[in-house]
Amino acid sequence: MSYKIKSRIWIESENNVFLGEGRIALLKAINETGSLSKAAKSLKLSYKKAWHLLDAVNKSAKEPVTTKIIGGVNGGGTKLTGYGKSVILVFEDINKSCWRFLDEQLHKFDKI
Amino acid sequence: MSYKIKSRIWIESENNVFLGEGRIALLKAINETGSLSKAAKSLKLSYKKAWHLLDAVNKSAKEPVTTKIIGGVNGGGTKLTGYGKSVILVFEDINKSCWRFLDEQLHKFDKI
DNA sequence: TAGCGTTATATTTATCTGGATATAACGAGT
DNA sequence: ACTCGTTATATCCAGATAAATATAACGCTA
Repeated sequence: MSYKIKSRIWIESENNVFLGEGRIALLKAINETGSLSKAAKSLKLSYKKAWHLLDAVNKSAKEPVTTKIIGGVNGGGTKLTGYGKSVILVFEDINKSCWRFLDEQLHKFDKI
Repeated sequence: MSYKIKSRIWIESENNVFLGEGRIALLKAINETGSLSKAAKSLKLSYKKAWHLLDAVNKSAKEPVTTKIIGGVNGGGTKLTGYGKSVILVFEDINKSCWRFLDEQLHKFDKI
């Protein structure tokens, strides 16, 4: 049985975490459901945790990642900005590239 | 202020974690001090935690990473095997390569 | 044979994270 | 006015994680 290599990447801004895999999953769920509470349910995390995550994302982002409406039709909701949609694509692109890179590096263990 | 990209990599064997940054730090400290207890102190972790980490490393490694002596001169001690010294070098090599790779990838965020 | 500093392990105690719960503001539609 | 489903926030409690403590075997040395 051969070794496997795993990784987690994340983006920081001013020493605060901006994006990680969990935050990206949350943004994607928001994009699919149109609300933070529905996104939290779909990911089986508490609203509290989801809210804190999104709050941290928006506080560390260079531009707003989401827009929100409180009250009104269906109680309101949360949507991604264009910037928010873009950061998902870039993060996932870099993450997949990293996986490929590391899989290539793993052979170095076989030479020991 | 620009974004920064961070990463953690780890090696798994049979779905158990074999090596990660913390375990590599422990192996290096063992190599420098000659004992698990001294290594734990130098890293400011409890002996218990250090012991469990090393136990997990040796249980998932293809070959033993350390040898130990209980009792005797100075009470005994723990040393790295040749394989143990090698995995440190390979892990750190891959880890640094990964950092360089990710730093190159980060520019993709600037284009958004 | 007593002492020492290891490795090894169990048990108890403390800390910390996260979940559950409750509450309020909001604003369009009925 | 009232309802509804949001966002937003505080508080309490439990489970999990980690630290602290205790105990024992080991084998060289004095």
